[in-house]
Parts: sequence; C-alpha cells; structure tokens
Amino acid sequence: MYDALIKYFNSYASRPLTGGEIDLIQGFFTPKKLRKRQYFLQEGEVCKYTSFIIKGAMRQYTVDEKGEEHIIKLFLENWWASDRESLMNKTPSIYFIDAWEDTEVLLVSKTDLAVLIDRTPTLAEWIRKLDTNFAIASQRRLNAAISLSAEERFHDLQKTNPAFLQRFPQHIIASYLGINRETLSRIRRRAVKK
Amino acid sequence: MYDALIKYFNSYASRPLTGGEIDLIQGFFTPKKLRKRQYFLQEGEVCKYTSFIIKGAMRQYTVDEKGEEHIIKLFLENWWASDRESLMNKTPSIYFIDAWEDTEVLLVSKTDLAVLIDRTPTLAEWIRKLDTNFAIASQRRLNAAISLSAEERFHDLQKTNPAFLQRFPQHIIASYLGINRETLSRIRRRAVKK
DNA sequence: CGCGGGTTTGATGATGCTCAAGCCCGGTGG
DNA sequence: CCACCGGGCTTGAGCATCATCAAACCCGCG
Repeated sequence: MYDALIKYFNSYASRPLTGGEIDLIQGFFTPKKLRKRQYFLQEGEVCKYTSFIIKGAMRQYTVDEKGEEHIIKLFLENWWASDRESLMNKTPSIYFIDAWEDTEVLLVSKTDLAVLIDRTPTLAEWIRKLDTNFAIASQRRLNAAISLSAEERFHDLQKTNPAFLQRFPQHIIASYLGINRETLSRIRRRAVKK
Repeated sequence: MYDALIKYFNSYASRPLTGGEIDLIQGFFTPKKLRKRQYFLQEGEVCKYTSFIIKGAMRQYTVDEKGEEHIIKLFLENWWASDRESLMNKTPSIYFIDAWEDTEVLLVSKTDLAVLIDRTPTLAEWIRKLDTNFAIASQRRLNAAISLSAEERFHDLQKTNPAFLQRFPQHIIASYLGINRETLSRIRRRAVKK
C-alpha cells in the first residue's frame, strides 16, 4: 500500500528513509479510493488534503460560464494532486479535481505534511526538488502555450507526456492543449498521413 | 543597498531577521549593475546566479528559428530573476534574460543561497512560500493562456499586473500575452472606445 | 533634419472555432 | 439477438479571430 510512496520518496533522497521515518510517514497518510468521476475537490470548497496517486488517473480543471471544462493538469501514478492555492490560503478553490479512472490515493493534510517535512530531512529535500521541478515544467508548458501552434503543441505533448495519450480520451487531451476536439482530430489525421 | 532585500525577506518572515543574520546575508549577495539591453543570461550558457532586483526591469524569453522573441516572464523591483532549470541541473539554458531598463541587482550563487537557507530559518520559510506562490501564479497564468481569448488575456493582465503596462512597451506586452503587436493595438483601441 | 524605436491602420489570408451531422463501438434491455 | 443509447471520434461548411505584410505615423534625440 505504502510501498509506492516510500519508493517514490527514496527516489528523491540522497540517503534512504530509515525504518522510523517510514513508520512516521505511514502514520500520517491515509488511503482512499475514488471511483471514476468522483470529485476529490469541487469549485468553492477549501482543499484540505494533498493526495499521492498510487493507481489511477485524475484531472484538474476549471468550468467557465458556458459550462465548458478547461483542463489545467492531468495526473497519473506517482503524481501529487491538490490545489495548493486553496490549501495554503484556506480559500475556496476555483478548480475541480476528479478521478478519471478508478483511483487509489494516499491523503495527507497540510499540517501533517508540514510536520513530516519538519521531522524528516529527506522530505525537506524532496519538497524543494518537487517545487523546483514544478517550476521548470510550468515554465516549459507556458512557453509551449504561448509560442507554439496547436499542431506543434500536440507533437510536444507526444514527446513530453506520451502516457497521457494512452490514458485520457482525445477531448480531454484537446482541452489540456487549449484546442477543441475537432481541431485535434484533424491534427491527428494529418500526422498519420505522413 | 541591501535595505530592500532585508525588508523583502522580513515581509515573508514570522519573526524579523536578527543583526547576525543580516550580516550573513549581506556577505553572500553581491551588487551588480546592468545597462539596458545587457544580458544577465544567454541561451546556451549555464545560469550561475539568482538575482534580486533592487531597481529596474528585466525580461526572460526564448528566441525561435525565425528570430522571434517569446517573452516568458517579466520582472520588476523585488522580484527574482534566474533560470532555475539551468541553475539546478547545471545545464545550458534555453532562455535569455536581459535588462529592459538600467537595473541594479543583488546576485547570489546557488551554493551560497543553499547555505543561507540552511542557516537562517527565516529564509527557509521564505523559499517555501515563494515556491508556493510561484506555483499558484503559474497555474493561473496557464489557465488564462489556455482558456481565454487574446482580448480577455489582456484585460486579465490589466487587473493582475498593471505595473507591466507602465514599464514595458506594447510589443513586449503582446509577446508576453502570446499575441502580436498589431492585435494588441487593435484590442486597446476597442477597449478605449467603450 | 533625419533616424530609430515604437505604434497604428488597412488589406488579405491562415488557423482554429462553431455548428451540424454521421459513424463507430460497447453496453443494456426488450 | 437485435434495437437502441451514450460516449467518443470524425468530417464538412462557414465563420471569427488573429497573424502577416506593407505602409504610414509619431516623437524624442543626435
């Protein structure tokens, strides 16, 4: 159950977690199962937990006045899903987060995570690296969104996150890329031809 | 010289910096002046320093095959400019960073900053908050880039970063928004009419 | 005065969106 | 076993938005 989490933390660590640390971590994370389409967070709620995905797939998105969903992020195994803004500031979220497949996660509250980070240097190291990686990825994705055409963005995604294409239907991918279903369909047709 | 920096750190702290800590910080940051158009970082270089802007304005951008600049970020006083990806991984940067006005910055190397964070809890607190804020801002900007039209993005910028409009010319703003100069010009004309 | 950097304007065209229809496929119920 | 339904994908026609190209303008400065 917790194996994936421990393995994940160790992959970021310069020294593996001790038995005591592992016990500590296990005490703070609680498992939860989400059915497909089940909300982890709804717009207007305050986000209470960060979730680590053991198995499954999730998405984070906004819904505009016309009822259209705009996918902000997609998550698979070994990713973290939460709305940090809502979590940090205790403000109502502007995002939805839900499961796209039946999903198993490990939950941890903001305060518990802070305690863990405080007590285990390995986790302090981890969160710094995670934040950095996130910053880097955001930068790159923003660059793609601003400077590439729809077609180029799709090919960029094929390179950087091919797994998404296997796990999410096309209309989700299209939204993630900021284009619409029909356009993506045409782009793919053109790509196959060559 | 260092006042702005100390004041800035204190604004993030739950307890003000002690005299000793201030001395420590001052020892690690070195002042530098950049003329307008002077590079802080060029594509292909490895980024060595993080710079804190005392006075002035900077921009971070990529240049595509056609020689077009795509503005990724804009910086003003009390912001931090660096390419974290290059800095962390010691890899050649894919970005340019330069001064848009004559600018004064305080430089700190990666290792020095790590030492500082290690020794002063206030800075450890600061970097966590900074990373979080950055994550939040990226999320929002990405959302804007994906789900808003050119016109909406401009009005969003007017709300969220009005200072940019005062300090940078329109073609820079246009690039930052991912649209071209002419389009921005027309958007503004329409906005004035109303 | 002329030059450079920046902005505006117009004409034209590509890119991507909207709307509408049809197809494919797996699941459900008569 | 077949009909039907829903979700997802494709296709086409027409249109809006935005980019491109070219020209002119504006203004501060040497």
